[in-house]
Amino acid sequence: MQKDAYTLILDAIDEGVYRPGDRLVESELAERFGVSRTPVREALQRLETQQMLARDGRSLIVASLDHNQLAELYIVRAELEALAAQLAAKHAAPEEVRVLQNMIDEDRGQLDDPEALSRANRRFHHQIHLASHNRYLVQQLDLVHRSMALLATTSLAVKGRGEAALDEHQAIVDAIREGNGDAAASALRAHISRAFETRLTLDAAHHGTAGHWAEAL
Amino acid sequence: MQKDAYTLILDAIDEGVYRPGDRLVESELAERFGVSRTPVREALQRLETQQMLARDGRSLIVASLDHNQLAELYIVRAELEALAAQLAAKHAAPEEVRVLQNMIDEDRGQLDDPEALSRANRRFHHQIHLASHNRYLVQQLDLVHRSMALLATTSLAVKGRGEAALDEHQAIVDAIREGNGDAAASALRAHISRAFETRLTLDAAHHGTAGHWAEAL
DNA sequence: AGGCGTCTTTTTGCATGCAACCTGCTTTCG
DNA sequence: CGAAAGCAGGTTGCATGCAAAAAGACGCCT
Repeated sequence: MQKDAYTLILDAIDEGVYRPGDRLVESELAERFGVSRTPVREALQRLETQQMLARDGRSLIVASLDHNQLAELYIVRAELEALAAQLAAKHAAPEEVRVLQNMIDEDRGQLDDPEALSRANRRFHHQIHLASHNRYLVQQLDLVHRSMALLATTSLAVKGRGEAALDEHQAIVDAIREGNGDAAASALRAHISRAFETRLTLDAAHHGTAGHWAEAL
Repeated sequence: MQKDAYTLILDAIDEGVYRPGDRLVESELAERFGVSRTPVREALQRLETQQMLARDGRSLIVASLDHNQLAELYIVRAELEALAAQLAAKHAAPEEVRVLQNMIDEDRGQLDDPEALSRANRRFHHQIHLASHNRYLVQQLDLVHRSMALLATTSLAVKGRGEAALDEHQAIVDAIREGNGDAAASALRAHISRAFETRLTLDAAHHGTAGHWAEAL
């Protein structure tokens, strides 16, 4: 069985086929994926409820994040990720901690590949979410990370950021291993804060250069 | 224009027409609301992505919360509401604070009507969310409150809980008015904690008595 | 030449039909 | 008598057709 329309569209957005601000036409998507309009429609509506798509008049466009939305998103993300770390410190099984550690060790081998590093980073954070053993938290953080996927660039491409991020990941895992919830939470908070700072720097540098920003009209 | 299928189904669940565990059949809903299966289908899928509905094999049933899920939900809720209070203390306009105060004052007049009190309670919390001026937070808290709507009973029906809740609301608004974010956050955390405790007591009392619990199979 | 109105075209929203599938039951064979 | 296979009813998933609405293009009038 091949992937369903929902996943196909989501992947297309992830891969940058459709960029923030682009209009999504049902019949076009249907033809591209070789299905009828019905499953496409359903997928689009699901994505709309997850705020991946926004309405512009009657039609749907890929949502985009302006500066304010980005700031708001990072606030929520920091809080939820910190909570996840705190809970993980309490509830993670030793095996889960080892998996996290292995991820970090392996990631050190691909510091020169920002794309791979970005995927590895997502996996790492997702693993922490799971270690919280709280499915609502996992779900909410999933939503947050989805919205972040609307950002075209990864901040891990910035020189030196990869190494720093891995060190921060290590600090988080250490705190979780020791069962120190508060330390884990603040380590994660600091990590998100650095990531946010890096992104802001990145955006400031690209200003006027890149065209994919698709500001809100 | 009349309400769309999505709202109709959501209201039906809210009003208890469909209870946790009930199976939702497309054709049945379509007939009930006088529309075709297509909009019903779309609505169902949207509700599924919001975890209001769960899949049981091929068909959809109204989601239900077991004890663990309830506990997990309250943890996330406490954290997000506390964050909302903290942000509200920083960003709320004086007008917003006055609206909150008015709500409390008016609510004191309907302490004898648990139903009305419950609705008022939702409005109050929603107003705090809005006062945070963070739309992601508003969105996430919306989801949390939706899931809580799956609980049949309101804990505000417990004798004395209404008064206590209003006093707690007052403490929250006071902290927000003073711009004391930490106080607001911990006041809200305490409020949620009490609400959770009350609910647990309530559920313990009903155990074996009520049939609407629809435990996970 | 510019603005306004109308007509055409595109696109969405909904209804319905059809095929695949799952469920539960009956029937038949070991 | 039990188990397995097949049959029937019901339900979901997808495709397509049609109507209504919006967007765009064109021409007309000022």
